[in-house]
Amino acid sequence: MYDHKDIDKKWQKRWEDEGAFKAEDESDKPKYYCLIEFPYPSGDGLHMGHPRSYTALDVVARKRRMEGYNVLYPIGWDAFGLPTENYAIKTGRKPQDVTRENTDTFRRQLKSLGLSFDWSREINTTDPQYYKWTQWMFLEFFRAGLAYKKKMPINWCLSCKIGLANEEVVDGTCERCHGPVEKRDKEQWMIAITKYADRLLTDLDTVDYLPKIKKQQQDWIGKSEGAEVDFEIESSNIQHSTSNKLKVFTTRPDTLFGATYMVLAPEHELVKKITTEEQKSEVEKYVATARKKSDIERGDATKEKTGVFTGAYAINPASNEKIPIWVADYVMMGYGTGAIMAVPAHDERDFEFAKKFDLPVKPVVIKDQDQSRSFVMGVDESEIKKLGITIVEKTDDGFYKILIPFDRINAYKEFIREKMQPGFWNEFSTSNGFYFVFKHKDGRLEEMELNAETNDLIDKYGILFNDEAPREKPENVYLWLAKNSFYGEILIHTEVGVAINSDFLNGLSTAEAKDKMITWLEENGKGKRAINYKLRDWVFSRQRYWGEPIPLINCDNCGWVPVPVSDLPVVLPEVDKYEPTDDGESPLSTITDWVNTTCPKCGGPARRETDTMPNWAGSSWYFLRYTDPHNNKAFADTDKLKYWTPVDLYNGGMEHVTLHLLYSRFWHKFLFDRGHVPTSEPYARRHSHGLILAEDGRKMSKSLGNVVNPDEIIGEFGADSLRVYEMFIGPFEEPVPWNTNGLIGVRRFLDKVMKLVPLIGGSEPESVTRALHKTIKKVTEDIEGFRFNTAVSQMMIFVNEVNSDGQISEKSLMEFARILCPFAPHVANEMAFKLGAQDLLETHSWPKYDESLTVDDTVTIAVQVNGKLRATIVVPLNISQADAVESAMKQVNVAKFVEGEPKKVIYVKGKLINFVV
RNA sequence: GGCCAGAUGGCGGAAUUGGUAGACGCGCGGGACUCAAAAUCCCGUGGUAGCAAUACUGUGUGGGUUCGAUUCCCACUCUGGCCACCA
Repeated sequence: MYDHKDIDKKWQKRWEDEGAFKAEDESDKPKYYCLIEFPYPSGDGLHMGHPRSYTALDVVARKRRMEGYNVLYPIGWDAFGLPTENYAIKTGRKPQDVTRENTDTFRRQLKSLGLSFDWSREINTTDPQYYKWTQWMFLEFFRAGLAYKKKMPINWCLSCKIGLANEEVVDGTCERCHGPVEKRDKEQWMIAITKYADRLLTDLDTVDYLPKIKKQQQDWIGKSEGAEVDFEIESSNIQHSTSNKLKVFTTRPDTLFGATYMVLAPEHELVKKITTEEQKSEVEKYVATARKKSDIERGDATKEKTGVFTGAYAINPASNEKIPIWVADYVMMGYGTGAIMAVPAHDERDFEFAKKFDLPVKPVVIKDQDQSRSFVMGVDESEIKKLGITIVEKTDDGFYKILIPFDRINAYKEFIREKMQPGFWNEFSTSNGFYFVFKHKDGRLEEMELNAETNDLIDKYGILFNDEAPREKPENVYLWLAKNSFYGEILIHTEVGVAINSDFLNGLSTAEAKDKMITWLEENGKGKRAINYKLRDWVFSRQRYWGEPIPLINCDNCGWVPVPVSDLPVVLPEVDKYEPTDDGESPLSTITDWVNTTCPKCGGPARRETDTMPNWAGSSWYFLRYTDPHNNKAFADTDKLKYWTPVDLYNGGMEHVTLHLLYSRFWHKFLFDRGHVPTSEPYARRHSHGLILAEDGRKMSKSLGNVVNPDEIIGEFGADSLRVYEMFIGPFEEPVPWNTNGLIGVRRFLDKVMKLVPLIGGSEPESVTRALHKTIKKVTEDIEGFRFNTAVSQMMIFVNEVNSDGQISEKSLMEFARILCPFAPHVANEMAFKLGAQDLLETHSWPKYDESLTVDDTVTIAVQVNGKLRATIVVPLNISQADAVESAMKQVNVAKFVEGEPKKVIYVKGKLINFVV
């Protein structure tokens, strides 16, 4: 048992005294910038998730240093934010003081883990010397015209009387009081991130992110291509004029002839303008109700559609038909134009709505006539499954290929007969039979169309609808079934096909029809090609205290005027009460002597903006500040930025992959366009870690009482036990439950490591040498691949090997200490010290391995008979096939099963021999 | 509802250009040391049968391809995560 308390302290002191982890600004070495998402210093202190990410990158950083890189592995605090502010409201303490205490705790805890952060570069987003530059960057957005003010609906808690962030709305209620939340319009500062949507998407090709991370970014940006179409409006309430157009976005302009009504989102500005007198009260009632619904309620796609007719009509620009305009909350104001053309024949939501309100459904696309699956019948997936039929193929356009074992076809004949009844077919069907594919035993496929009248198939196979044996019995029967039906209601959810009922588009494929329609719209001035993104502009205002003040001044004469750079930072003034005011303004608005100021431009009386920034602001650029944290002339020196950026490796949680990562990339691209940073992407490589769950498999949380405290673990088992355990616990990207027993196992391993010291001698068995080289190789490769768990496992194997052999050379043990060092730096240094090392292990170089020593000179070969393992033989590495086979045949248990000459022998060098008999 | 990821002993997990399933760790059982316990060390440990050699069986379910499938293909079930009426 080593004394972790002494050892931890001893080496942490030496690292600090020797400045072992200081990154050099001027260096001939290649640079490596290694970054973890800086923590939010919450009052609860460090939780078990932090060390997982930090240790992993610490392992990489320490390895890189030993490999000769100049490594920057910095740390700081993302300290603005709601929890601290809420705590301040509750206790009446200053957020500044609370933050200082929390960061002190975090710093102490992180230091106790022996992480190789460069503490001299510590930053804090709430430091005025830091947020001075956040404010400066905001003004850059403002000057570039990307920051603008707009009325936005915000979440408003009726009982707390405050605006809530989306994250604070839980199940449609206020997170704090569980009271009702509604939408309220409020003027907000916005930043036009959508201007960068396309670049944020295409530049993903230039970075090395995990595929799932890229995917989430793409989905969040949500690009779709289509057309914007203008519809003329006719209403008894408004004058018909060219200015009264209803603009919609659609990805399917080819279905324009099928648009039989229009829908506006309840918040749409045209609702008031076009609603007729007769419909007015009903529409107003509906809009008011919709407003009270939370996003969650509205977003529930399973609930029944609701809506109200406005009394107004639009003219379908293609067909010139007069179609009704409705208001319904299934249309969202935030996407596209907040209005849609409804094509009920080809959109499920529109269809559902049309069914309920008895609106016309006009099919304009049918299946491609050239495909033999062109019949239409009413079968759906659940019906097929109920019969226990296997679906072997499902097409995008609603067809199922099913498999029926031939000898069971009678069981399904009733089903098939029913589906073949005349009367199913309709004018769009060109074929009134089924399309079978028979698969014969020899693999040959035979296709046949079964006609209800001719019953060719019955003729040919006899048994199909009676019980006689077939002349030639096929193995399986495949049958194409279509999900959609024309009987009852007309409905086709055909994704793509051929246009019908569409005048000049008739006969064109969907892709051709789209193009032709867009051209037609453009030629006739009725619309244009358009691209839409799900991504919305960034709501940048918070009516809160604990954030960076937005550095703008409102002057009656000059409008919004930036605070001059010389007056930055605009420091957060101290207030007595941190609650937002009754009207939802920031607490800052009550400090009149701060709010009232003079206009920097005209000198007249003016008022400061009292909104603050979201805490995504400070975290959007923090990695730039690390390159030059104490600069007071610029956010960072250009040369230093050139040397250090981009970040070579960035790790964080999946929960930040959409917002933070996207905001940060956008922010960086903007700075790049303004010439402030040398690269257009901030992070060259992005990885993510999985959560550490509680022992019960649930999330660790204070309210569940299942939190494990890192201080206690470090106190009892030492920093290295926690570090190695968190690396060993499971695959780095997966969530894994905490298990204190597992940690004890790791501690035993470290004790065993310390016990290797007395085993040193001048020589060692070859098995130890080979184990060492295998271990160096595996650990080297596993660190690069983020497979920390198997790297630790390999080191355990090595230690077990040395223990059982009882001897190791001093040189070998020293090499082992070096590869252990990134994982367990205290133990590794202590061991090296005991072996006589004067320097810190961190100054040593990363060991190399000899490839020839990573393989043994004998191999164990599996001997199988018909694929079943019957014996194993140990043979020299380079044994010939003939010798190996001969040796295998000699095995009693093999000979027993082979009996005579095998039909075939499969030999995989160094792996196995399989006798086929 | 969509997308993504996953399903392997009592538990965390290992192994995939298809080639000895269960590495490593935990737990458990047995033994040594001890007056005793803890710690430590040694042996065993997927299931069934057998004293054993060994046989059969086994990677969510059903099928397929293959000499051979945890790995590839098809269908399904379940779990986790993210998004959610995106026109």
